[in-house]
Amino acid sequence: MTNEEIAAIFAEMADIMEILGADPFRINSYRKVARVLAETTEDTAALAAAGKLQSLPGVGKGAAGRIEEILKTGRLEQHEDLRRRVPAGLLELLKVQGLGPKTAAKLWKQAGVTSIQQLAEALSSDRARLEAVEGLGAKKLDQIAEALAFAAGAARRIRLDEAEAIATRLRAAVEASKKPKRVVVVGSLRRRRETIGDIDILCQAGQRKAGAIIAAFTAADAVTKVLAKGSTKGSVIVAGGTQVDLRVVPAKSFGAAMQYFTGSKEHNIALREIAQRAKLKLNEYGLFAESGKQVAGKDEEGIYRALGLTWVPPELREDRGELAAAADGKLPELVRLEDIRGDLHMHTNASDGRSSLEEMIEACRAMGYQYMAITDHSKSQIQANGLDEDRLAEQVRAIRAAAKKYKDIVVLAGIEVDILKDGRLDFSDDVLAELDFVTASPHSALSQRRPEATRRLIKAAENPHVDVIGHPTGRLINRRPGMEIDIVKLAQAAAANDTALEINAHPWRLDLRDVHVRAAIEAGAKLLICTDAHEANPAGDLALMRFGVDTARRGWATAADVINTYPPAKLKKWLARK
DNA sequence: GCCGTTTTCGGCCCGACTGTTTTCAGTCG
Repeated sequence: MTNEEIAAIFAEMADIMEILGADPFRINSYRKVARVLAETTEDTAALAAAGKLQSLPGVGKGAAGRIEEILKTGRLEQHEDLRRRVPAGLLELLKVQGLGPKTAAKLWKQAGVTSIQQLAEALSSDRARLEAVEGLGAKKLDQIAEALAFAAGAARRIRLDEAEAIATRLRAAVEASKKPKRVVVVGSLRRRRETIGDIDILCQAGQRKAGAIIAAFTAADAVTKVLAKGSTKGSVIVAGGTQVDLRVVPAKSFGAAMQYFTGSKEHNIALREIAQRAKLKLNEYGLFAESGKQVAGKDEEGIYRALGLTWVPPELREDRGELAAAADGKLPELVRLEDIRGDLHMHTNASDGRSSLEEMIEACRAMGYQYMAITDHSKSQIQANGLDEDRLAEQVRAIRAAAKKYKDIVVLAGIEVDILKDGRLDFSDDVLAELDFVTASPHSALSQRRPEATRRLIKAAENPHVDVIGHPTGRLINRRPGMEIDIVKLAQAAAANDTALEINAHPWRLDLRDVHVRAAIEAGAKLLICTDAHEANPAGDLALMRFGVDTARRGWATAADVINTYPPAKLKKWLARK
């Protein structure tokens, strides 16, 4: 039973209890357990065995007992009881926008609707039955019908890079309109989450200009549908179905609005609880004393400061312990893009890259890097034109010859060697020993289960020639889940063998992901952030480095945790460690 | 059901929007 599966049980119990009208605070505590379990990288079974389940935030005696029952028997009596009390299809109704647990319960009890399909049928052929339900009128039913139609073609969460591209265009439209004082992207995009649901933009301007700014926003090229166009808020849908909201706020509230709209919701709730304990009230307009006097709100720093906290970088605002750390002044100094001194994962046209060796070197010099590694694919990667031993030897000679020409950049001869299904590598140790740098990555058999997958990667990490495990899970965001791994065990093995773990910066991958990064650091492992570039374009693949840094920051990584922030001499020493 | 810089009992974030309601309930973020 995985943490996610256990989390899903708690989340479903919360949904059912909500329909049944249970105590909202109790429901909330189940939701919190679900969230904490879904996010933790700890091995729940190990925690249970050690009697330490209650060390997880939000997990008390009751939840611990439930988790133990699930681990022991694979099921939870209370969960099954709850499921028997509501029709199975009813839970699906909760996914419809604008339709919540109260309405779902009334649809069931007063109109006999127990599934999305029945709801759709009644909407088209028997609206009178639905209008008889208390609290449902014609307008509300229209709204639900529209939500049902929209859900069919709804946009999933989009990747960070896709969201960034949309935000850049709309932001430009806002900036070009009435020259507002400030325009910032907020929401999960500012927190640099790996996927984005909708995009939020915040703009500072006076009442007088707000209307024109919002008009320019809703008239932007990318817009396909305008949802709202008021005096302080505009809301649109762009091609692809993603929603973008713009809010215009005055200077005195700008910091409070930034804080509020950056989220996460969980972070904001925890922050407002801190405010409440200090007899203050925090909302999107500012931080206020009981008298109503504004204490802070012009800028974010002021709000955190007034609450006795250091400013929290947006990437950390997920209610994962950042507020306790901010109260103690113990937030990490996060790694920055400027700290990165080289890229150690890239391909050339010798395998599946699009540029030559020389072009890649020139591009890395243009990036200002002090070192780089060429890491083409190994022979198993037939579809990627992977190198066999002879072609590799030839490439190593070419890299060594090219490297001599440059005094300003160190060019390492490397490989991205396949980690085979059983953890063996695609080249012998003798071949790997000839190279300056070895990334070992899984590319196939990515549906392995957690124990085998973890053993496989650990075996590769134990190989004395391997410097880093590349994109350890092999996931592709929105396309394939990749392998589920025990990150703590892998990171411990990596630390013990002086092998680093990669944060693959490609926005399709971001692998390791944020919670993995944090667990890896806590287990003592070192990281490398690399782009996996396939072209020699400083504004293209090589510039994807920023997404990897974002993910590292979300995992609480400092520059000291990341090998490719090292100066060249220190990197050289690291390469010679084994 | 959880939790503790007022607390082991009595709290538990805050506001906007919408529709239905004639003063508020439900949903959302």
